[in-house]
Amino acid sequence: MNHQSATANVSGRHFLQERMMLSEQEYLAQYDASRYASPIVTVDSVLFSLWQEQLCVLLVKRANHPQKGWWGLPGGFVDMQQDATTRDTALRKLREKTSVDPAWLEQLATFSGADRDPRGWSLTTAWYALIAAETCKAVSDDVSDACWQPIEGMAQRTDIAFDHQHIITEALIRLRQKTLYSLLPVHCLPAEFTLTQLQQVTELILARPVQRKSLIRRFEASAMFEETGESVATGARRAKLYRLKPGSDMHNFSRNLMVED
Amino acid sequence: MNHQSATANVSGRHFLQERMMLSEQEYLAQYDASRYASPIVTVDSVLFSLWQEQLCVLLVKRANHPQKGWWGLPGGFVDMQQDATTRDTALRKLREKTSVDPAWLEQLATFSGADRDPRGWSLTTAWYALIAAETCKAVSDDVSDACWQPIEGMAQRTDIAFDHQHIITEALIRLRQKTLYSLLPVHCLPAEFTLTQLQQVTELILARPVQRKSLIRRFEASAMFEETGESVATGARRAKLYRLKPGSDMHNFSRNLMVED
DNA sequence: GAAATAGTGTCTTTTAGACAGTATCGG
DNA sequence: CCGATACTGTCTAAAAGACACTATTTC
Repeated sequence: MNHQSATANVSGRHFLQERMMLSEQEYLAQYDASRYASPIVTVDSVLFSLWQEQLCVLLVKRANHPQKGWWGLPGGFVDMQQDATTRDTALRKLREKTSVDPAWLEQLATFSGADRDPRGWSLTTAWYALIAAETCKAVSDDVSDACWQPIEGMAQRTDIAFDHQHIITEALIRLRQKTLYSLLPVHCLPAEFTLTQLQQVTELILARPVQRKSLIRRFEASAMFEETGESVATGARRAKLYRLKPGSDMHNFSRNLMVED
Repeated sequence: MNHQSATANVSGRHFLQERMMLSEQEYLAQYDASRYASPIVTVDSVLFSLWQEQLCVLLVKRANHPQKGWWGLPGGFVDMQQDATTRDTALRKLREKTSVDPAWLEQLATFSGADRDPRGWSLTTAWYALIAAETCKAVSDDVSDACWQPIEGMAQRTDIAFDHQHIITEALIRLRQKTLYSLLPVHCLPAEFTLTQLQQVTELILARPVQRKSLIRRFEASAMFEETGESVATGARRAKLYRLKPGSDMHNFSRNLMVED
């Protein structure tokens, strides 16, 4: 085997490599994602708030097909130009409806399947969020396509699009679970709030009374809040106002409030 | 206005409806999902088990681009023909590697973004699973592309594809959290197991000792298990064997084992 | 001062932590 | 009988439940 044939051999191998063993860069240069069939990808959010003394979610009357005219969760397609992640998609869609960012936004789960959307095999990454209803004027004031609808009776409704009823149920389960071991419900309240308000949201979320004393003990132990110095008169003795300490994370307790039924 | 013109009017309106106000059926008939650009959709699983006295995850040497030769999670594209949901995709991909279904499989979260896969804007629904390593022969016996790799040191590795290191970290956080308030670790054990084995998995997952007495109290309180009647000799006094009671769900305790650091 | 709402004190209950004590086995 | 592993008893500790009590405000 002379030098010439060895070189030929090497370049022959190199040629093979180009055909059968592409480099990473070559592979990526020729890759075209649009050649492959792929599910319909959307993002939906379950936005909770307190509205008219009730725990509500924000629903939107669907302006377009499919399921035009039905009530659905605020959401839509990922915009690969605008959105860095599906979290951005969720925030963008919520901002369109409320004109502000929610105080809390966390991923719930991804729901998928061939039957959940009549357009075909689809997948939605669902988020759940909390906001103080009074901070988003757009929703509460306008005669709009988006409005707060009570959680109570939600499971019996027949005018909810896709599997959004199921997603709302799962979001409520998650919100209730978190309420048992954190003070998450504060994010349904305005920036300054009283302990009584916190107790009320907590009771509305859990749909049962909670011991005020237990709540106060947790409130103090969390070290998440500070007095504003102000107080409000809600009938009799004035109630102290509290706010979130800047930069404090949600505290998780190591045991649940009340044992589940 | 005679009968003739009224009819013309109606069919004129109907024509308008076809152009501007499609019915749901008409809309669906003309809908073509493939016209819209959409993210790359995959499913990945973090399969945990006990192997050689260590908590391990199943990693697969990537046979194809991108990131060929790197270690990644078992997973892949959704097959819209075969898979009813992404759960089926996860199970199918795990079965290919282990030839059995995991004892536990639960959705972790969905990770998305423009940068996590070099092919473009992508989204993966990640699951985490538990299995007894001894039940899946294919993995442990063969010189295969899939093998158990210890969790310890995983965060320092530089040979893990995509954001799979991050996904593994999140899965471990979730597994540890669940271990604090349930007996989930039993699903890393064979169908019949001793309390000492359960204690060992629990300690490996949490990376710290647990009070055997606390574990036994929970074991009994859960009512999830029954004695097999058999026992095994592991050196000295024989240890009783237990199995999951058929049809029993995972019990969640209302407080955590040990307070987090 | 009565009524109402806000907030505190304190005893009980539940369940984990700690660890000493007993049981069963092989040698 | 010794050592080792499996299992139990029981006291302590932490935090929630229950509820009576005090404080502040309006009328």
